[in-house]
Amino acid sequence: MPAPRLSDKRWSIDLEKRIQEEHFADEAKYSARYGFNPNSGKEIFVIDTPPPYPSGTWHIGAVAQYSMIDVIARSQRLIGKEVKFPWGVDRNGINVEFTVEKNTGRKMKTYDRAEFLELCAETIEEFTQSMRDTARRVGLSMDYANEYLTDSPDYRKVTQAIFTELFKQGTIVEDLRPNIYDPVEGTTIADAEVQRLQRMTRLIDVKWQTEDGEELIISTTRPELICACGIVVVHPDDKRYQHLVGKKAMLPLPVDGREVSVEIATHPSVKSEFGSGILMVCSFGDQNDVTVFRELGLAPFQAIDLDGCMTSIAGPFTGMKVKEARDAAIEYLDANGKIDKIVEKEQEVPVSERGKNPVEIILLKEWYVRQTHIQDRISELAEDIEFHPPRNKQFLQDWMDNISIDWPISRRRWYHTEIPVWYADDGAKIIVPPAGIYVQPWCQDPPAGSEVLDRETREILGNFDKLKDSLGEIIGEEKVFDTWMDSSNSNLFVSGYLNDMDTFEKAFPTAIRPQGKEIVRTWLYYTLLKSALLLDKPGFKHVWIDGLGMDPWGRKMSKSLGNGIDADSVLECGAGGRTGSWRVRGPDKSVQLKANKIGSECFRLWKACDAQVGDDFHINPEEIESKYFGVLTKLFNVARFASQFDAPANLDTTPDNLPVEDRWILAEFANTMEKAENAWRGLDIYNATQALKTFGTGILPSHWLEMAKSRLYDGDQEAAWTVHRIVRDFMAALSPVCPFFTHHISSTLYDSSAVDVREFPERTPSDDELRSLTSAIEEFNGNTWRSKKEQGISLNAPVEGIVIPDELSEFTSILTRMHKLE
RNA sequence: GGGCCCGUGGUCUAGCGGUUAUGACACCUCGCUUACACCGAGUUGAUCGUGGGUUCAAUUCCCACCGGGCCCA
Repeated sequence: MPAPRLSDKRWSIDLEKRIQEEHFADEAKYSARYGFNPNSGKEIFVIDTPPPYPSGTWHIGAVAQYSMIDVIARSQRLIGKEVKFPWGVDRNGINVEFTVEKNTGRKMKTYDRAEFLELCAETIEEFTQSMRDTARRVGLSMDYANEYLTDSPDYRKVTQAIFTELFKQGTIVEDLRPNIYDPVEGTTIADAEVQRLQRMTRLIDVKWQTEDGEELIISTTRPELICACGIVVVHPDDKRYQHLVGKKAMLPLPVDGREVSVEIATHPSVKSEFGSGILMVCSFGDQNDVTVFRELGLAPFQAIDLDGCMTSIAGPFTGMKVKEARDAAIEYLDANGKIDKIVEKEQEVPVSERGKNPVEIILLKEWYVRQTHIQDRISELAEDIEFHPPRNKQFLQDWMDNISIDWPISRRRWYHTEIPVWYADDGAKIIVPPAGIYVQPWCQDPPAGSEVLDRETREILGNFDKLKDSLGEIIGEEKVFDTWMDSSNSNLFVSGYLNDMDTFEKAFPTAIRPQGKEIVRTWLYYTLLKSALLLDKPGFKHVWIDGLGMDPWGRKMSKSLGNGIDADSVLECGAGGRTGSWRVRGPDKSVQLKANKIGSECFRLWKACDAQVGDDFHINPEEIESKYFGVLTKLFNVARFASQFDAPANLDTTPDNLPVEDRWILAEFANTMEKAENAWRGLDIYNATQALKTFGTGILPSHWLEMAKSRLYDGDQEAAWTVHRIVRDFMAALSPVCPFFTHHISSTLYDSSAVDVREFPERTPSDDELRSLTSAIEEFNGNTWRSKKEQGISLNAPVEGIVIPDELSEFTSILTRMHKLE
């Protein structure tokens, strides 16, 4: 037997790692292979890769999602597109600030700002490195040489330029409004960042009195806010209290610098069955209070300051933290006989997603992106976007239907992009930098070329360089942007906005936004908002929303459930003879999962085959191995078998004397390749991979290879041509899913790599009549094998009495030879 | 409370109005056959969550319910 050119006996994780190392080692070669050339003349396909946020470990579900984004990138290259697959890292944000605070045991605001930023930059860089490694390990064919970081001047200057443009346009405004505020972290947060937690709270029934002495019971969980009470309301249909409407209620706590009584009015938002059915409305206990104040045109009180302490209107409670003030207020009310009863009750408390601190709603001057006016237009623009799967568009629509307030974008934190403005001494003028320069107003003066604008009307008053001396002392803005303000530019940035407008013209709307469904209301929504405001265009041609990686029982993986599986352990499973084992807490008991070998190729194949886009997927290493490693083994061995026969030089020209069985399998192969190509064009990973897997592990080895074997051993050139043509093209078609596997096989056998194919392989000759015989062939082979089995003879033993059906008469000689029919 | 998704052989999964309801893994039986024993071949195994409805026809469409999950309030 001639030696196979594939020398390894089987596919292994060590082999996989060897190929990977070699693949990434030569940077020039890597860039030539996967880099982006906007001037190639090919159709540009820009992928707005989600820039991961570096935090110790990368969730295996996310790694699986990224591997599918890579499949999209590779399959688009395969069908001839010029793909830009950028590698970006999202590094702005409160998370790294928390990490530094935790590591050093010091709160951010006790640091010098520059010193703190330095610590954040160091910390985030450490985390970033491990993500770069994992990205390569799972085979992501990204443009690492042109890595972008959202905390770099290059990226931040784009965010700042977009801000300035929207400000001039009037869609970004500065205003004093009630804001959701985290007093512990000292920053405003957006609606999308609020979470609700169940907590035990005291519900206090406080005795109030009208000015003429009638007693009212009002239930509240926030008695410290009585000083900010603007009105007392009852439901308009509540018969019990109609006589009170129009009267005044005396505040049951002492206050300072404000009226001691408030009006009693009606409002439809009151729930009559809750407590006594009378509600005090304070600025601001919750979102409903905000609504009532706005609707009734009441002037809000500032009861809580930026440190989370009571302001002077709280009288005796001034300066106390909210929680202390609450205790003191209860004590005071109790001492004065103004408490009817106190009930401990479970209640949902709004907290900040990042810090888990109870949030307050307070009046603050902040920056906002106006968004309520443009919802209809975004919906209209979104009609031109193709969603994969279509149903996941609903997540976006649901969120948009619920938007009622503008997006507050300013934050009182540090490791974020700075808001690029300065204020003139008189407070009436504002200075903005020219586009293309990253500025830090908290420590820098406005750069040359800045403009001076009227703070209210945004009218351009002139060039800063000329007006400089008339502006008095210039104060830099200290606030920064919400991180989504940065990340929602990612598609603009990667498509070349501001940096390469020629490419941008060709590349926008960005070809595809792949992402998880959990950030539709933030990342996707804010990006579409930006595209609509800035360019009045849809941000994308395709939006690809994948499901989430779940534990083997279909539950979300989380630290608290103890059901997490680490990505690296799966990718390294089988390397150097080590096996993988995972202790995972199930719904009933802990389960020990074990696997011997997985690696990136098997992992990717599993994700591609096992879950349709958009479906949540269960991650069970045992299952990944048992269902998919065998597929790789099978395909590897088909190729290894082929590799012992020399490949004819002219694989692109079909010989004209092919026997019927070769024409038959080539027709079947053509059909498989057509399915695969159509699926790749339609971004349908599942069906492309399924078609290839079915052919490559089924009909090809089981039926055709068995027929062709003896011819191959006889040195038959047509059989060699057929098997090599199929193996070569098959590897190209599968290369998006298993790049290293197919690269190894194709470069060993054909001296050219499957991952370099930039045009989907030409179809082999098709023949519907021959294809119609496929089931007959399968049935005949099956029957023959069964018959041998029933006779107790081995499959390669001669057999008598088998009759080939008429429809397969063309195959008589090959079937006779294959089964040794006598 | 609202939205979305999912309940198909032991396990996972395909199906998207008419199929002998895919396929994989596991089980069982047989076979060391010049690619593959980490293999091959052949069996066994499903009232398609429950109850209604639409239809000549329902796993597939509609409604209700039950169960699981995710997101949001």
